[in-house]
Amino acid sequence: MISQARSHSVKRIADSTVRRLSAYLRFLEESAVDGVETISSDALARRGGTTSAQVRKDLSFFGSFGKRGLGYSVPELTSSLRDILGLGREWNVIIVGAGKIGMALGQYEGFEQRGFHVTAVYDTDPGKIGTQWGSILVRDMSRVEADIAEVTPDIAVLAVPVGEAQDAADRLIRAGVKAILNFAPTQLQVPGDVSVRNVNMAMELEGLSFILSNRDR
Amino acid sequence: MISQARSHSVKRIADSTVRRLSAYLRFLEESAVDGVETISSDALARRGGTTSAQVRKDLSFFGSFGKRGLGYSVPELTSSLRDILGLGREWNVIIVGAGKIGMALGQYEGFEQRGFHVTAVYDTDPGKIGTQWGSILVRDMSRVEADIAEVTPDIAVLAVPVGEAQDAADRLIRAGVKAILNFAPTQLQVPGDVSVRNVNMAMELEGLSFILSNRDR
DNA sequence: ATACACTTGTGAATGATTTCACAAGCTCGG
DNA sequence: CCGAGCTTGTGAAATCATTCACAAGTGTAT
Repeated sequence: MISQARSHSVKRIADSTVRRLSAYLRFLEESAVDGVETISSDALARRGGTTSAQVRKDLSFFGSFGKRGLGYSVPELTSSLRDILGLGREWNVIIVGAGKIGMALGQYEGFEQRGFHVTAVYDTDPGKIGTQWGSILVRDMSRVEADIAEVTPDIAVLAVPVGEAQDAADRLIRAGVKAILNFAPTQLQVPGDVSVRNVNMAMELEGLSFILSNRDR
Repeated sequence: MISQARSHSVKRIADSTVRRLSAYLRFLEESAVDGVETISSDALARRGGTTSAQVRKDLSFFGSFGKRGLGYSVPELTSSLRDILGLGREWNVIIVGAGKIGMALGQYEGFEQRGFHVTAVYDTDPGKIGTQWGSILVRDMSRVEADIAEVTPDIAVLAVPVGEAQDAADRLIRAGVKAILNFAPTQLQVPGDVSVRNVNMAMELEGLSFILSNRDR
């Protein structure tokens, strides 16, 4: 048994580490398709844009998964990483906001593939409620509390206009949601036991704008 | 004159700093709408989920913008931040990939509002080429090099399927693109003079999954 | 059975970022 | 004009993250 994920003590794991673990997992999955059986920290690093020491350090927080002289078994490390990232189960996800982004997300296959099951999409617009997009039915936002009381979703994806984002978040949190993926370009105010991740395209573009503006000084 | 953006020496500015500057700018714009004239680092911090010392340190890399005892002038700091972030001009953006995400992005008003002008959308699918979505016409990807030779876009947004992302990036880079906003869930391999920002929804969900799985140990 | 080439796991060192803490500057009221 | 009350700007300290460097395993070839 090489795998021993989570037997380690609980130092707080940095966000950057978790992101890299995701990246390693993706690359491992690609490698498995190509029939690779074993992979070194160096190969993993090159592909992920980091260093081999970083890869080994990241993994060392959770256990020891490799064989000296040889590297890591692709299927074993894949399985360990899934386990570490909590992907060993299905997560229920609701999407709030059936605009362009909400609907694009609802139909994105990548979610289901990784165990994120979209159980419902909500909107307040009567013109949208009841419409079907692929396999997804848009439900009335006024029902969201009642629905959540029955089956609490693990994660809520917020894809509403910026002006409605805080209100929507407050409702979801009051109803018991503990994790939000926020697409609205605003910093949500949430209690400490609620986790938020932001996806903010304007901010990313501004980051590029900054880099381009400051390239050469 | 309080504003003195960019007169400072050029320590490398951390990515995290730039993201926070974006957040401050957004909040300043909201405050201006509410008629606020002056704001303290503490108010800025509370709203942005950071500390007042962090706000002041972030700004101090670029100059000194406040008045002791009073805080920052909202319009002056807004203008300074715009300047720092390189938002004093229009940036030309092309979108590559006219799938759901590409089209949602193309129609997102937030881009134009902040000076990111979408000049073209490209796809390889003959069924999509020539179609019009709002004001945006989908063009033939095979023309992209010729178009770029005429007017180099400042930023390319990559919204193609993961299997095509690296090839598309290579083409764009060969044609002279120096900044890419990548929505494909893959780590692009690019030369050192090309800047890439990644937006990866699966990775964000996995980050939440990790947090939810490790909450209580 | 041994030597060799390779790769991990991890303390220690370095580097980067955040927080602390406080002098200095500004405004306002009297 | 002076003192009280705020708030900035910034070195120094503390914390956090990455890189270095190497002992300790592992597989392979002879």
